[in-house]
This record gives sequence, structure tokens and C-alpha cells, in this order.
Amino acid sequence: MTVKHPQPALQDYLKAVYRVTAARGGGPANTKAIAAELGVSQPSVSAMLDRMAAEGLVDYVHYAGATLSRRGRRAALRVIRRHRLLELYLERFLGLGWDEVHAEAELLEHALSARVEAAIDDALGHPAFDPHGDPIPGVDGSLKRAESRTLWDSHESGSARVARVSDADPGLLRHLHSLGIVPGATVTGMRRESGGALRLRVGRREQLLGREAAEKVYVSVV
Amino acid sequence: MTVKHPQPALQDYLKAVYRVTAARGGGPANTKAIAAELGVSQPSVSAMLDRMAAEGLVDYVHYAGATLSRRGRRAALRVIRRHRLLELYLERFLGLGWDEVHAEAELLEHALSARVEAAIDDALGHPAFDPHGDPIPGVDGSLKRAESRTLWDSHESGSARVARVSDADPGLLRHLHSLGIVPGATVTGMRRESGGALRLRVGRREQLLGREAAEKVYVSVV
DNA sequence: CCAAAAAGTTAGATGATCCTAAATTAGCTT
DNA sequence: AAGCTAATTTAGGATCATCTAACTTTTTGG
Repeated sequence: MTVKHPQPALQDYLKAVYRVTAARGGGPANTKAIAAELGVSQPSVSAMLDRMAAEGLVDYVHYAGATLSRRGRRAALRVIRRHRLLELYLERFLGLGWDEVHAEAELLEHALSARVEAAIDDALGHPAFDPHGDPIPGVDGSLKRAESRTLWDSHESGSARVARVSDADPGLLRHLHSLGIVPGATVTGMRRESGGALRLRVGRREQLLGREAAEKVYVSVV
Repeated sequence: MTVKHPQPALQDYLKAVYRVTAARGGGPANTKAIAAELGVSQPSVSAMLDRMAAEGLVDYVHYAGATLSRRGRRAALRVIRRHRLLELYLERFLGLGWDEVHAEAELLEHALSARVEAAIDDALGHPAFDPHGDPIPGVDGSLKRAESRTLWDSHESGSARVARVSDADPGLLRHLHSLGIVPGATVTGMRRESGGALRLRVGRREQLLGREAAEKVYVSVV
């Protein structure tokens, strides 16, 4: 029998194409980056992109890369919506730490029916952002634009508001949390130190944050 | 060392062997019944039982049937635990109807990590029964014995307490709910009618319940 | 007690997803 | 513009879970 909804693997590829495309400012996603994103070999990506192109989910030009079609984008946003709703739900209602929720949501997102998705959305009061500050797409595929300026790059502004934090690395998340760097927090007095660190203040604590980490925190300048 | 859960299909087979074995009072589960339980062909079952036997999950004698090994039983109870915890959680915390929760739990149960399983168990206060009155196995594999006397067979007792209800048929569940036949309810004045129905009272409502349905309700005589 | 029916298994194939190794293409660099 | 290198695709398999068709074993009923 034919399966009607995207398979788990397909959903992961949709997300990966979406993320890689975003990271390239809209340019086509290349095989290598998608493979890295998913922890899969490049030939696997090639093959899957062919399949997705045949199903009208991506525009795929061999050797050039893939871009989500309108349908593909809608499907990708739906997967991302479920992921982020789950992250927030797991944090709020089940007491998981913000460093744990990404991995758990990854497991659960493919098993979430529209019914339960809606129930979770209701329970959360139709939230706009997940625990890392990433915007939650609407059922209709609408999406708030995310901040793209990193904390590292905002060293010349007097102060900045933390908008979101890259979500996949639990260690980083625990570290940032311990420094008080969470969405909504205000950071001031940024100054780059020699040696690739950023000196900054959160509340009245003076801190040092490595460049690697500071580039994974996105802010709006205030 | 992420303990690798058995694959989704394997988990479904574990549950199926468990249920068929139970339905046969401990006797080995036969291929046909397992196939019917899972909606799969008999050869598929044959092949999977071979695999499960190789992994030490079942004792399988060709042409005779399969029984869960100690390990297989533990694994099956773990899957059932997750299923029933999810059913209860979905009903209590997400407002799903008792006729919906079985299907949704079926989808989610294979994606539930031990971490989230524990969080759900905590949120529910370590419950002993799911919404249909089925006992929830402990993490250690302990299990309360379930009532096995059906409402249909209790027609000679003056009254009975509903203990549990077969959970897979949403239509039946809605019907029973509308009659007030839910776990905990007390039923009195049972009398078999000609034509295969059971006359009974719930509270002060006099009702008729078909034999088919009355055989899917389990009671304790009071 | 044996032949037909029922149940079960073997054989062979399919589709999804993944892999490695080999061939091809594109993009730099000189 | 020729060649090197990095990226990509093609080729050829492997595994898992499933199917149908054909064969075998067990059960059952005259």
C-alpha cells in the first residue's frame, strides 16, 4: 500500500534542506552540507533528493543543489512546527531541561498526529517561540523572521537582548544557562578580548564567553 | 550508551505475542492470531518470530507457536507500560477522549525515551491503571492481574463493578461511555434477554447492551 | 484412519533507506 | 586552458519489513 504522509527520513531531509538553505541565505542546499546535517553519506542524499524532486518537494539541479518547492517548504515548516512545539511542551509541562528537549523532540516529532499537535498547541496557549527562542511556524506555514545577528558580531553595540540560541548542543546550552544567557536576557558592555573571547555583563555579573559560543547566540540590538 | 530500543515493528510483535498468549491462557501464540492482531500476513509473522527467537525474545517451535522468554516478557511489558502511560496522559493532560487515546498512544509509544516515560509517570503520580482500566506495568515489569470475568458472564450476580474495557474500538468506547459504563461504575440487575442482549442498570438508568459489547467489558463481582 | 481443510513455512520479490567504491563534473590555480 | 581537487553522482550491495504464491505439516471429521 502507498504511504500518504512523508516518512520519517523524508521529514528529516526536508528539515535539513530548509536549514542548509537558510544558512546559505536562500541559495540552494548542497549535498555535502545536507549529509553533514543528517549524519548520512552523500550518495544517500543524492538519491533522496532525486526522490524528493520526483515528488515535487524540491527543485533539484544535479551538481548545483536543491531548493524547497512551495509544497516542500510548507511540509518542512510543519515538521519544524511540531519539533518546536514539542520542545516547549517538554520544558514547560514535563520539566525537561532546555538542553534535553531538542533530542527528545527529535524522537517524538515524527509520531505526532495533527490531533495531538493541536492539543499541545492549545495547552501552551499558541506560543510564538520555543525554549531556544526559535519562532514556531503557524499551522498555515507562517513564520516570524528570526534574528540573524550574533552576539559575537554585536560587540560594538552597548547592549543587546538575547533572542535565540542554537539548539542542538546540550553542553553549550547548559553553559549559556549557567551564565544567564537565555532568550529575553539583556547583555551589556560587550568587548572582544584578545584570544577569541567576548567580555560581557549579564545583570551585574561580569563574564567571559568564547567566540565559538558567542557566534551561536543571536541577539537584537537595543 | 544509549540502550537501543527494539525497532518499532519488533515492539509491536512483542505486544502481539503477549496479548495472544494472554488470550490463550498462557498457551503459545499461533501465527494466524498474531498476524490478525497486527494486520500483517502470516509469512511476515513466521519470519519475524524466527528473528525474535534468534534474539532470545521468544521460544518458538515451528508449527506449534511462540511464547515470550523472560527477556521478551520484560520487553513487552515495557512497551505496554509506555502505551498505557501515554493513554492516560493524553486523556488527563491533553484532553483527548478515551476513544482516541489508544490510536494516538500507538503512534507515540515507539518514540518515547525512558526520560520522557519517567517524566510522564511523575506527572501522573505513578498511576496504576489506564483510562480503560488496564493495569500499567511497573518499570520493573511488575503487573497487577486484570479482571477476566466479562459483564456478559456475570449476569447471575446481582451487581458488578466495571474494572476495564477492551480499548481498541473507538465506536464501542463512545457507546459504553454514553451508557455510563466506565471503569469504576457499578452495574446492577443484569438479565440476559433473548436475542443476545443484556438488560442492566447503571445508576437508575435501565439499559440494553449487546452481547458483543458485554463481552468486552470486564468486571469484578461485588 | 485417512483425505480434505486449516494453519504454517519456504521461496522469491519489492520498496525504503542506508552503505562503500568508482566514475564524473565543477571550480580553482597557475 | 590544463590540470588538480573537492564535490557530486552512479553503480552495486545490504538490511528490514513487508507481500504473494507455492509447498508442507497438522488437525479434523466422516
